[in-house]
Amino acid sequence: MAGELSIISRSFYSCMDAVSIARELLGTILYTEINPGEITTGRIVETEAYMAPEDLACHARGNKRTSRTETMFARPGTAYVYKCYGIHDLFNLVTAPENVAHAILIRAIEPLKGIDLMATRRKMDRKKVELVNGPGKLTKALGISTLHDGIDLASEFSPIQILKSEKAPNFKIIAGPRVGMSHHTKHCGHYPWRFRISGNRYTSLPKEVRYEW
DNA sequence: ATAATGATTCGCT
DNA sequence: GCGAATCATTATG
Repeated sequence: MAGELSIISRSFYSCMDAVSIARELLGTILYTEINPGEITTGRIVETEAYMAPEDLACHARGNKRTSRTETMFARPGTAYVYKCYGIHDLFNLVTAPENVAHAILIRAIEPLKGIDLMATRRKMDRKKVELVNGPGKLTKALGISTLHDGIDLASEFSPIQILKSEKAPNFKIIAGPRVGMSHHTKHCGHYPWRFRISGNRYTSLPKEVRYEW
């Protein structure tokens, strides 16, 4: 059980386009209980949207269906976890109705519960922002791996869940270009589809600010 | 069957 | 700042 905070329902993940959901997810809580009692939670502070078929930066660009991208076509609220550079497991939430391959990459969190466990998993001091300020870092800290690819995030029985949370009074979002775009993504690499909570120390510094809300 | 590549991270200079 | 680490996935032969 996730405790006092309520889980975000499946309908949320298809009620808007992925870019809007990427913004709405900022401030919500990423919860994991990988093994019984091993609870870790963090506030989502940085996200990126990917939207097939037009988005060339998306794995499912052109609605390409492969054994890996198949998960992106699953029902909304599904976890898409894949291996990057052979080393890091990156965590995404599938959005949009089934057979529409949209997803949100979680890029950074602010640690809340189970920080000692995160530090143990990361072999790092619990106070460092480097504990969780990157997509491959936070999955390791929270115990998320490719074993969780395809699981349902909208179930109370899942080891990974997304929970509602009140936004801070001074809550503000900053948008900018996505990171890690290779040359073949062309103009898509410049879309301002990366979002972070303004002023939060657990996000990386802005390279280029495009819009603010 | 083989080869290229990446939504990254870390350690060293 | 730069380059290595490291392997699943993908395309191609």
